[in-house]
Formats: sequence, C-alpha cells, structure tokens
Amino acid sequence: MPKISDKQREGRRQQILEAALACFAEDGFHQTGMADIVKRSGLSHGAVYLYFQSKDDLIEALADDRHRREAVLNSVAQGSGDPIEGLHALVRVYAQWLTDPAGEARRRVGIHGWAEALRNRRVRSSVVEGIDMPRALIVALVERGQHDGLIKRDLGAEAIARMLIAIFQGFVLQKSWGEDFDVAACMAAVDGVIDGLRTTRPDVKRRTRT
Amino acid sequence: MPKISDKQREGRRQQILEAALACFAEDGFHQTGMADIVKRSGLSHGAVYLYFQSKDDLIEALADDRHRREAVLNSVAQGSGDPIEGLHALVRVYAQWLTDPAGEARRRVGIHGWAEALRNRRVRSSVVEGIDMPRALIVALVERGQHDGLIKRDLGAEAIARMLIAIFQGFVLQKSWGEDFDVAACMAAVDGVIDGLRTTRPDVKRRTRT
DNA sequence: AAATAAAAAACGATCAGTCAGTCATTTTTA
DNA sequence: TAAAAATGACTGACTGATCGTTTTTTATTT
Repeated sequence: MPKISDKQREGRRQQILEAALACFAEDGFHQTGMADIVKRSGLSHGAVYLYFQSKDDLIEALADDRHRREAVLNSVAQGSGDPIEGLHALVRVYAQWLTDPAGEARRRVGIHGWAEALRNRRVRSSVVEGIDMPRALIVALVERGQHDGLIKRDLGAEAIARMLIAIFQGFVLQKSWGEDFDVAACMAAVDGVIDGLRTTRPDVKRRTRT
Repeated sequence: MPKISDKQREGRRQQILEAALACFAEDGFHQTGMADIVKRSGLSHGAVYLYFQSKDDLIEALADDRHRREAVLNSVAQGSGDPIEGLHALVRVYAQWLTDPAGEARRRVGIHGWAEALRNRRVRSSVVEGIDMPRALIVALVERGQHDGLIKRDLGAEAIARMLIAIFQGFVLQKSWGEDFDVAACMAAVDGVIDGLRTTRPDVKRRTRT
C-alpha cells in the first residue's frame, strides 16, 4: 500500500538525479557534497538517502549515459547500405550530441567519469562497456566494407574503431575546455579521414558538412 | 645561513612531488589526503608545508608536464624536410610516451588533470597551454605541406591538428582503462590517416610501423 | 647560542551518513 | 460515514571520522 504512485516515485528519483548531475558537472564527484545535492534537489538529506543508498550510488548511476547509446543504435539502424555512409552517419550523431547545449552537463560529468574510472572498478566497467558498443559497431561496419572491397585492408578494423572513438573523446575534452573549438570544421576533418579509408577510385564524391 | 644546500632542498621538493604524483595517480586529486602524501614522502606534515603552500599548489605543480612538451619540441627539431614525415615523427614520440611503463603514473595524473581542468581555472590554463604547443606545431606542419602541394587543401589545418591531438588524448584514456589496447596497431592507423592527407599521387610509399 | 629544518600535536571545518521524530495519507474499526 | 490506528514519506539536528592547515615542540647544524 504505497502512499505515492510509481510515477511519482520515479519523478522524485529523476529530481535527485538531475540535481546530482548539475552539481557533479560543476564541481566533480568528490568536490560535490551531499549537502549541495540535497539543497539543489529541494529535498532533505534523509529523503535523498531513501532513493539512493550512498553517494557512490549516485556516481555510478550518472557515470553511464544510456541515452547516448540508444542514439548510436538508432543512427546505425537507419544507416543501411554503404558502410562508409554508416560511419558518416555515426559522425553526424556524435556531432549533434557534441553541439547540443543541453548536453553540456552530461559531457562534463562524462569527463569526470573518465577520471573516476581509473580508481572505481564499477565506474570503469560502466565506461568501458559504454564505448564497447559503438566500437563493435564501427568494427562491424569497417570489416564489412573491407570484405566488400570498399575500405582499404591495410589497417585493422579494431584500430580504426578505437581511433574514431578516441577522436570523439578528445573532441569532448577540447570542446569542454576551450572557448574556440570549431565543431563543424573538426567534424569535417573526421569526414575527410573516413573518406580516406575508401579504396582509391578514379572519382570519389567528397562529402561536405552541412 | 641555510642549514641544507640548494641541491638538498630541491631533492626534498622532488621527493614530495614524487610521492604526490604516485598518490594522485592512484586515487585522484581529491580522494588523496595530505596524510597519504606525507606518509608516502617519508616526511611530516609540517615539512611538506615548508615546500608547498597548499594541496592546490601540489596539484598545479603536477597538472602540467614539462618533460613531454620538451620531447615534442625535440622531435620536430630533428624532423626536418617533409611535413608528412614530421607528423609521423610526432606520432612516434607520442607512441613511445604512451608505451613507457614508467610514465603510467604521469598519464593517469594527466587524466585527472583533464577533469580538474573543468573546475580549476589555473589547471585549465596549464592543460590548454600544454596542448597549444603541439597544436601550433601540427598546424605549422600541415600549412607548410598544403602550401607546398603535399597535403590536401580541403581540410583546415587547425581541424587536423585538433583531430590528431584528440586521437592521442583518447588513446591515453583507452590505454589507461583497458587491458587489451594494441598501441602498435592503433598507431599504425594514425600513420595511415596521416598518409591519407597526402595529395593523391600514382605511387605513394606506405609507411609500416616498427 | 642562534637559526633553521623537521616532527608532533592540535586546530576548526567539513564530510558522508544516521536516526528519532513529524507530518500526511491510507486503512481499519465502529 | 467518522473517528482511530497504522504506515509511508520525509525532516533536520546530530555523529564520528577525516579533511587541509597551523602551531608548538624537538632535533640538528652553523
């Protein structure tokens, strides 16, 4: 006989998570106090601990970003046909995610999570698994392209995948620090690199970024 | 009339810095206590505060890595001639730095520094300036290559530089988390990308990594 | 003895987390 | 249906521990 509905309960949970996200994005995990989260959520200490066992629980809950993974999946679902085009579609998704102002807090928390992953095994698992999915996706695309003779065979698909992921990670860092990071230009460079993976043909249509 | 020589003083300083580096690499800046550093250094609380005014002082002193910047400078000093070859030389330097087991602590502290840069202005300045130097270097190389007709002109030199730096940053992350990160293969992929920047010619000697 | 380096002790502040108690709502009883 | 009892949701003052830093004391060298 619950006193509030499941929907209300989930709402409270999100209320706390949003407060924690904002705090963590501002000051990092360990410089954010529970008092900060409590104040921002508008609830009390005790109430927060009804929904999350500990501060580490909150950290783990926020270290992972399910939304982004789903977006990646959708992007490949629609991107059928040419593997190279699939890679471009992926770039497009990440470019959008990188540009979205509403996602800045998530990006910042993500960076803090990368550091936290060095010392927290559960956070590390979450982070590594988070990049495993797009990695497998890229590997599959590249291997298919190589099999079909569309992509050069002299580079490992795994290495290419890790490199593309590294690019996005580095871009997140640079964008989060820098005042003058030109997302469009950098994404165009990535598109250029992807086109460079093509087996050399007489006339290759070169993509241009919108 | 000092009781210990300047050499001894500098030795003590390094002793503390090394202890702090090891601690920060293990647990991050804010999860490391001064007591940890004191214990590891073999000194006392008071002694440490004779050499550093505060914990933040230690963080700032370690957030930057002068050694690496010097290595980058040297690499380009020796790499004259072909700009593309200069980029490959840069890749070689970073590959070595990424592989060196003795540098693992520095890499880990570097990652913590990337997160800290989000909320600490001085650390951010240090980090951003740290990448500004290699960035300017790559930009200069690429622009020279483009001017000489060796490198394609359809991509911005700035964007290419940021992309290459992003690759290295991402590799540092992935290597520090992962158990199965193939440095050689990934560096080969970077070499492949760099070769892809070349203006298309009939026969291009393709590099192979040692 | 004078000076300085280092060690030891102690400082107030802040931390994550707890728990006895209040309030509001629901269920039971009459 | 109305009062009583029960329970869930929530509060906030409080705890012991730990934080970075300062002050005091001891040891060592000139």
